[in-house]
Amino acid sequence: MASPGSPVVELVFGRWTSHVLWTLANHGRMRFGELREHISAVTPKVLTQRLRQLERDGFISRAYHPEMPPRVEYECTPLAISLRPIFTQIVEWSDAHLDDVREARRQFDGGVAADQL
Amino acid sequence: MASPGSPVVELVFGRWTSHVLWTLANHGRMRFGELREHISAVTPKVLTQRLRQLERDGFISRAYHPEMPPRVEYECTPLAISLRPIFTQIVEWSDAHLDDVREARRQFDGGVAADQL
DNA sequence: CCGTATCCCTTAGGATACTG
DNA sequence: CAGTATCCTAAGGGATACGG
Repeated sequence: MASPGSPVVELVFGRWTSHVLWTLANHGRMRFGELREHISAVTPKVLTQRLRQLERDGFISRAYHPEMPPRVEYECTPLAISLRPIFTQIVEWSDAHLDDVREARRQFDGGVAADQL
Repeated sequence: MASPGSPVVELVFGRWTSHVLWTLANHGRMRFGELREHISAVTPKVLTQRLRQLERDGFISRAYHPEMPPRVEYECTPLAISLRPIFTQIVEWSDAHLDDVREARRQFDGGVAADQL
């Protein structure tokens, strides 16, 4: 039986990765600038890195339109779409159990200090 | 709707984390040394860090037996068990689509170079 | 046996500025 | 507009050795 320490975690749950995928999945085709706005606080360098990686791994497609000014659009491939059940389940788990984590921390920390998730 | 850029990713899919959780879920109660063996290549320092974090977040419990030599046992809490559907789905996705990723890379890289996942 | 204590070092990622 | 090019830092790990 494979382990969830499997490559998938690295492929999909690296920094920014799931965020990009989720955004693209919900908005459909998006331009570079749009992604930047939606994924607040990501710098263009890092966003580009993640986009290239996701493209290489087959999760997104990149369409370059040689106009002036240039226009580039990114879109989820079917492979990325196939991740949806996983994302959905993660969101459901969050809604159901995130408070439990907060409470566990409060207990562990001695009931006092902060609990920034 | 929450995003999978949500805290869950950090909680569960950090380095080693899912691996530890998965191992504990499958073997039940385990000692520190057993975990070290099963999670090959993790150093005691880092393993301890992850175990503490998981304990703080309520995913595992730690039982210290003051014997000689000392014995410590870790175990999944119900909260960790509740992650199972997610892990299961990840494993299923791996089996179904990991080859697609490999193929996508081959394409992207020009059909030649390696494809270490 | 189950960790801590140090030290070191890579490397991902941020800030900033610039170009086709 | 959509990225590159550079520089920089800080933080997470790894190796190693020791302690209760």
